[in-house]
Amino acid sequence: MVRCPKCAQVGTIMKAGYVRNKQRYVCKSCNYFFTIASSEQVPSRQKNHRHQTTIIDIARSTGVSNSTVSRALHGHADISPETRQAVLDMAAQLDYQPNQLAYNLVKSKTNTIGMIVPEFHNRFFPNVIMGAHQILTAEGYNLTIMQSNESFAVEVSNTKAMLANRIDGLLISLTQETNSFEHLQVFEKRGIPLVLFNRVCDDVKAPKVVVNDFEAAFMAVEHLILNGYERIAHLGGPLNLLVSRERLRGYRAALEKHGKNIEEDMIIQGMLSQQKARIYGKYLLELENRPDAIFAVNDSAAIEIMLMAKEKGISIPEELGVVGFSDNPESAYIGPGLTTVRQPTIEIGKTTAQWILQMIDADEEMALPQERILKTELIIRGSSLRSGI
Amino acid sequence: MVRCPKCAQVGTIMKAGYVRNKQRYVCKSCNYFFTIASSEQVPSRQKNHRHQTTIIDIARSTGVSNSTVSRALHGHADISPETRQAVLDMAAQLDYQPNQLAYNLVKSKTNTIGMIVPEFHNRFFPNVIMGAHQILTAEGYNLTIMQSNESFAVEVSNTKAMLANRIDGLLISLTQETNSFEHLQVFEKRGIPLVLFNRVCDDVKAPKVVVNDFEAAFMAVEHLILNGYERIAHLGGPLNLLVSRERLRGYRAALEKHGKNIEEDMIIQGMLSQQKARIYGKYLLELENRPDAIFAVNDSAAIEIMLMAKEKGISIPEELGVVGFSDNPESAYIGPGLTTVRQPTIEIGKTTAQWILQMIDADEEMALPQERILKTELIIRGSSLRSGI
DNA sequence: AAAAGTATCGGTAACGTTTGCGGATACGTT
DNA sequence: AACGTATCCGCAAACGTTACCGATACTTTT
Repeated sequence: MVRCPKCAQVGTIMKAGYVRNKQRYVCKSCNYFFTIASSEQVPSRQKNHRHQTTIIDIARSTGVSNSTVSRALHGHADISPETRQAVLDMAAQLDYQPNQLAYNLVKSKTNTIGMIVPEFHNRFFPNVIMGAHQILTAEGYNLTIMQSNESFAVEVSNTKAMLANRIDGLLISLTQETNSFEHLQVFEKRGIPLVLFNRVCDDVKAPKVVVNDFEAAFMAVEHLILNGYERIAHLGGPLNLLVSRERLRGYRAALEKHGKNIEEDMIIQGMLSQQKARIYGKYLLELENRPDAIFAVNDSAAIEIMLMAKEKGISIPEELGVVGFSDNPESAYIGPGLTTVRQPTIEIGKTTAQWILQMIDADEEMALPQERILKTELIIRGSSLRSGI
Repeated sequence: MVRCPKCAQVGTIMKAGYVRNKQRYVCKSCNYFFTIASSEQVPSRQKNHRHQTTIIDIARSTGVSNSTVSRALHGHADISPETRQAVLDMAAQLDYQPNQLAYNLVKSKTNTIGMIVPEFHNRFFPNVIMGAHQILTAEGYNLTIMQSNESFAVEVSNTKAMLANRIDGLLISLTQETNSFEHLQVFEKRGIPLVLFNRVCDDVKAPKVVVNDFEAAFMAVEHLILNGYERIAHLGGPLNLLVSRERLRGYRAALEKHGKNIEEDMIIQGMLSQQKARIYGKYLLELENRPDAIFAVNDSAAIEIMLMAKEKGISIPEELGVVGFSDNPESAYIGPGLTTVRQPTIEIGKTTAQWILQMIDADEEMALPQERILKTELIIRGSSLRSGI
C-alpha cells in the first residue's frame, strides 16, 4: 500500500498518468502529485495518432538513457564506440528521423534563412534566389521563401511569420508600396540579422546589396545620346523605391552633362505592371512632340513599347531608340535586340547570403551597416543603334 | 551562513547559477550541488543572449497564469473580456511574438508545405511555385522551397531535411537522375501527404499532376507532318523521366499514324543542359541525311538549334522546321517565332497545392492515389510554317 | 596504498507552448 | 439554508531535444 508523502494518508492514492516512463500518482485527499519508481510494466508508448520514433524509443530499446542516445547520434566523445554503434544500429532499425522542431526549440536556432521577394514574374528574383540558395545550402542552412506579391500588407504579415518561425536571418526586397518600416525595425531591435537587397530603403539600419543604378542609368542614357538621339523620355518606376530614384537621377545627370533640355512631361514614374506600361507607352508615343528615344525602367516595359511602336509603324531604332533594364532572356531574341542593362542577379543572391552568414557568425555587431554596390553591364543591341550615324 | 547538506561543512558554499529562478549552490569541499529556497531577490529573467518575450513574461506582468495568457491570446471562451483585454494590451506592450517552434512541437504540425524542384533556370518551376504559393498562403500555410539542382543526392538530403522539419506535406518534381525511390516511400510509410508533379514516377504510391505529354507531342509532330516536313528528328530528355518517355511515345505514334519511317539515329535522348543541346544539335544538323524538322523536348534546346541553324545558313522554316516545348518567354520574340507547347504552369502549381490540402484535411486515406492530367496548348508560330505549302 | 585522473553514462532542467482537469468563486434556484 | 450551475482561472503534463552536473568504475600517479 502506498502512503502519501505529504499528508501521510493511506488508501487515497490513485494513478495519474505516466511521467518519464514512471508511474505518477496523486493523493485524492491532499491532491498532492508524486512519482514512485516502481517495477510495474509501463504500457507501450502509443501516441493518439501515429508515433514517430524518438530518441526515447531508441533509449528504451537499447537500454541506455536519452542523453547517451543524443550524444551517440552526434558523435560525442563521451560515448564508447560499442554503445555508439548499438545506438546507431537501433536508430536505423527503428527508422529514426530527428525532430528538428525540438532541436530548434532547445537551441533557439533554426538554421533557416528567410527570404521575402515581391514577385516571381521576371527572371530577376528567381535568379537571386538561386544565388543565395547556393551559398546557404553549402553552409548547411535552409532557405524559406515568401512572396509579398507587391503588397505591403502581405509583406508585414510575412515578416511576422518569419519572426514567429524564429528564422536566423532575413533577406528582403521591398514591395512597391512599402513606405513604412516598423516591421523591419523590429529585426534590428531583436538583433536578428537582416539584409536588404535590390529594393532597399534608408530608414532601416541594415546592410544593403544593390547595383550601381545611378551609373547604369547614366551610361544607358549617355549611350542613347552618343547614338544621336535628342529627346529621350524616361519610363520609370515608383519613386518610393530607391532603385527608381537612382535610375531617374542617372537619367537626369546624363542629360545635364550633355547639355540636353530635361522635359518633365517626358518623365513618367509609376507602377511597373504590364498594363501600366502599355498606358504610359501609349501616352509617350502619342505625344505631340514625340520623343525619339525611351529609357525604360525594366525590359518588360521596354518590350511593351517596342511592340506598340511596331503597331504604330514607328521603326526601331531609326525613329525610336529603346533601352531597357535587367536583360530578360526574351530581350536577346526580340528583333531588333533590346539594348539593356544586365544585372548580376546570381551575384546579388550570393552576396546577400554571404553577408547574412557573416552577421550570424559575428555575435557582436562590430561592423556597422554598410552598402555593397555590384556592377552592372550595358548590353548593346540593335534597339539603340541608329543606322544613320 | 549556509551549511552543506552533505558534508555539513560551513564556509565552502558558493553560488552556482540559477535553476527555476532559485539560487543554486555548490559546496567547494565535497562538490555537492543543491538548491535553497531563499527569499533572495532573483535577478530578472535574462537569457544568456537576448530574451524574446514569452507567454510567461506576459503572465508575470499581468498577474495571471500562463494558461490564461495562452487562452486569452487565442480567444478561448473561458477567459473574461477584461482579463483578455489586459493580456492583449500587455502582449502589445511587451512586443510579444509567438514562438511557432514551441507551438509546432506541442501540436506536432507545422502548417508548412515543402516543395522540392530540380532547377530554377527555366520559367517552368518558378511559375509552378507561384501557383502553389497562391493557394497555400490563402489557406494559411507556409511554403518552404528546396532545390535539388538535378542531383539525386541533394534530393535525398532535401527529403530528409523536410522530414526532420516535420512539414505537413511535400510537393516534389524529381531530378533527371532519380531512379531509386526509397526516400519517397518513407512519406507513404509515415502517412505524410505527398504529391508528385511534372517529373513523376510510377514507383511511389502518391497522386501525380502532369500534363498530357503524349498528346502534346503527338500534336506537335503531327503539326510538322501536316506542314510538309518529311524526316522529323527528336531531341528528347533522359528516358528515366516519364515526361521524356511520354513525349517520345507521342512522337513515335504521330509518325506511325502518318506512315512515316522511324529512323532511330534521328532520335536522341539525353540530359537537358544547354551544352548537351548544342552537341546533340550539331550532330543532327551535320547528319549526312539531315532531318528537315526537329521536335525538341524543351524550348531552350529548340532555340539552341535555331541559332545553330542560322550559323550554318540553314533557313527556318524552309529548310528546317522546329518545334519546342514549354513556351518560354523568349520563344515568342525570337525570329521566326518558335512553335511550342504551352504548359499550364500556374495551374499545375495550384492543382498540386489543392490536392495536398485535401490530403491533409482527409485524415483517413479514403481516396486512392490518382493522376490529374492537365491540358496543354500548341502555340503555332513561324518556325514550323513552311512557306512552300 | 591512497589519491587523483579518465572514460562512460544517467538524471533532469530547460526551451515555450497547449490543454485536460479540477478548484474557486458567484449567482440563481429550490 | 442548502444545493446546483455557470464562469473564470490555475496546475502541471506533454511535445522531443540538448547540456550541465554528478556518479560510478577503472586506471594511473604519487
